[in-house]
Amino acid sequence: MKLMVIDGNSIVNRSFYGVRPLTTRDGLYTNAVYGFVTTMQRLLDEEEPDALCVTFDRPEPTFRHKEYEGYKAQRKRMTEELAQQMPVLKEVLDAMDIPRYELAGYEADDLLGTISRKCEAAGWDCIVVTGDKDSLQLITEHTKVKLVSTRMGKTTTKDMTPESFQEEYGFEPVHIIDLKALMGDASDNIPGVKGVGEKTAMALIQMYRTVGHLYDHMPEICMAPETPAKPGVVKKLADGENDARMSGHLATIITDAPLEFVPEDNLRRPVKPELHSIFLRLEFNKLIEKMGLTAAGTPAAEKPEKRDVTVHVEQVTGTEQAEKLLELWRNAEHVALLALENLSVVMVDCWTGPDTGCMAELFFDRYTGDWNALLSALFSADIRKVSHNVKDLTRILLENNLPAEGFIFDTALAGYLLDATAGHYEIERLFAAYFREELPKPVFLDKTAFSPLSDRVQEEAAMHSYASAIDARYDVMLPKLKETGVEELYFQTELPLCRVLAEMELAGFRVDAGALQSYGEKLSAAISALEQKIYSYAGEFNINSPKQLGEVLFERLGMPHGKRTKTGWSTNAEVLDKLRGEHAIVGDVLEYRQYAKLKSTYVDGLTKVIGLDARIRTSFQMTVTSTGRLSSTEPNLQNIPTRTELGSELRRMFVAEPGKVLVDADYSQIELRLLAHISGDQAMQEAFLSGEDFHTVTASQVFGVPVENVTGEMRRAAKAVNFGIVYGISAFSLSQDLGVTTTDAKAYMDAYFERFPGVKQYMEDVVERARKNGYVETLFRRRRALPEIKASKFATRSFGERVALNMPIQGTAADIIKLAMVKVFDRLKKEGLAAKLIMQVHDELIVECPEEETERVAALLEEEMEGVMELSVPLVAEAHSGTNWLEAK
DNA sequence: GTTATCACG
DNA sequence: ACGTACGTGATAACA
Repeated sequence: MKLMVIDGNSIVNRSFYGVRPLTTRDGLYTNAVYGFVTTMQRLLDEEEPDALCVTFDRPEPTFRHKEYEGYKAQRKRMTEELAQQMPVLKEVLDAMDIPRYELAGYEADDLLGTISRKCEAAGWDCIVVTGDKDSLQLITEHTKVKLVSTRMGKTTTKDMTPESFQEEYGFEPVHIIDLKALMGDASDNIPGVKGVGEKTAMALIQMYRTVGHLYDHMPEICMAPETPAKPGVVKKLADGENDARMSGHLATIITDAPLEFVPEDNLRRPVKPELHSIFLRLEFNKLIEKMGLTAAGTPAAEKPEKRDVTVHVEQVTGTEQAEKLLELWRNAEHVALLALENLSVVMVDCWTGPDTGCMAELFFDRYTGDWNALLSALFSADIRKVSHNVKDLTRILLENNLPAEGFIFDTALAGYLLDATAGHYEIERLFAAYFREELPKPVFLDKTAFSPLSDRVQEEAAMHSYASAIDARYDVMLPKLKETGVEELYFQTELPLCRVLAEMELAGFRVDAGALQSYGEKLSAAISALEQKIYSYAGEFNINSPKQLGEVLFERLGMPHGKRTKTGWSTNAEVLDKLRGEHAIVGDVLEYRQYAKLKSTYVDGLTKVIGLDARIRTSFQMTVTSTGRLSSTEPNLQNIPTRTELGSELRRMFVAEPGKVLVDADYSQIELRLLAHISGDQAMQEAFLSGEDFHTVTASQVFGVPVENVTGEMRRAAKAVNFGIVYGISAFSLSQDLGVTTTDAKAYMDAYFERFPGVKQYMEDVVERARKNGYVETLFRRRRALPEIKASKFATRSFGERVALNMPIQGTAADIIKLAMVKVFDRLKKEGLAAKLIMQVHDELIVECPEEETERVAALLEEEMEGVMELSVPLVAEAHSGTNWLEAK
């Protein structure tokens, strides 16, 4: 067994002076901590010790001060920039679960000495990491010293063993003490013998070994023919005998400090989840990535067992070879697969025995047979494939008229289900996160052999091959999905959804480009007119610049400013709306803003991405949101305007193909229905069962009036509270939303909770549970880690509480519609309909179908959407049809 | 690359 | 007293 002990003070000092100054945005110095951590990581990679600990000086004067006044007394005090990093470093080490040792009256190197001896006594090897040459005296057969030096951000290390020491110094390590006794050490305030420097001291020690021996034999020494002690030196030695003996004492590292130390206590352990938030605070983003840290905590280190694996690598060039491989793959339990460069490179790896694997590299331009036939066979259902980002691969396959069957696992998707807040799920990162080590760069790929390919491709291919050959991610993630309870969600919903989404993306949404263009022209005209009008009030400026607009409104025109932003006065719609009465310019700016938004984001943005077939194809992101929802990008088709009449005109441009119609089905109040179900609140469930408008019923309950006497104002208030509850309400925000005082808002909430006590109870319970578990989950057990809920900062903790309230509801709704999509997709196929699912907007699905299928599709949509699960209130979906999106909604 | 704004559920 | 809904993505300005 091997233990590494780090001289904390020495390494942190070297890091501080060796790494360029780094600070966080709010001015906290971090370079020493950063340097320390990166150095430590490097050493760990290099040495792979079984155990690790760090020692620190205690600032108290040591007993040795008394013996030698001034010893280290004038050692430079730590500068403030370094001193402020010490507590941070200790916090980091604690979060990494690395023991640290300090002992009043002892310095770091005394602890190094003690620890190294205790290791030896326990039969362990010890590696001492320091930048301080004093520690070289600790070298033995079982203790080596790693000397670290950092220059210009580059860290170099030198291993010192008895052999290498002997070679460099010409005497045994223990005599470092004697060397220092003679030559002294300015940085440690060891005086040594005046007038004796490094050269002389080295020569003397090489010859006489110890100070004691030197002085015992002074007369002979002086006479010896080869002596380095020239007459002058003899005098100096004689004068300095006391100094020398004292210095020797000072230079001797204590090896029996009263430290309780058992090597086993320092065995390496997984880092704690806190490390992620600490690194975030320190802005160590690269390290977070490298170490695979996530908010949910780094999964327990599961180093794949190191075993000898024989991997057979082959490039597939001919049909005979391909046939053999296909047979191999069909018989394998599964293969791991990565496709690159638009299917021109495919890596397929599988096990052929317990310790043997086969990695096949398929290159389009190296295959002499029918490439498409090969891919068709590979992507058939009879070869079970584990891959990464199955949805994207499926889309590419379908685009090329190839089958896309037999995907049994998607590592990116699994990563997302295991931690939806991680943000990224690249192969490298997952590898780091699940094995806490970097993906090794494989050596078997000859770069020149793949010259037509980019470096990135080679790298990815190589990495994938390596990762999949050890078959690591699948093996580790599958049991974790089971542990987390999301196995069913994963296999019944998420994985099948890949195919559904791929086909939706591929289908696209037809757009009436002509109508869009003339709509854009109208907007342009309106924009120019408003621009002129605005300039006539205030002169020319860039209306799109919040900064310039703020200057115009609040300085030049002297209007009262509302809220501030980080950079100036806010000019958002909420603020401007209140200023409408102040000046005619305000209304014009608001109108300008609205038009400009529609023009730039929608008309121009969408026009750019209309395909040759008049269709727009979005990408659905499956691994982005923290709640389980999908998102839509390039373009985002989930935020096409609807709330204003002018904006909703855009939906008229989203059309069905000639002869076809759009059937649009959406869930009615799905989130509030889920709230009623999950909270179990009787009154709220009855409100839904009554069949009346839900907001009106709640208003009637809260205000204590019959349904028919509910005013518009009352309904509006009740609606705001209803939504507020789902979002994790606060009286302040509700008051903002409703434009009433916080007192009134509070009164609404109290009345609400009195009428719906189950909701109140739920809100308390879910937060409590989140605190206890550190996560929240949906009805389908989709999980979101919630470290924020334990934060000491009020704002962070409050956020955590709101998320705890919202995620189970928003997330369950997401689970439900995803499952509905899979069912709708299967039904449409099974019933042989030409209808195609083309869009999802969180609680809404859009199908495009031939006119004659309209009724069947509408019924099918409602049936499947409502039938996803049974709630204690009806789950209602309503379908409408039309030739464009506006009409169908 | 970050910030402010605004579009959606 | 704290600072204020939850979840997204695109654009333009500005550093």
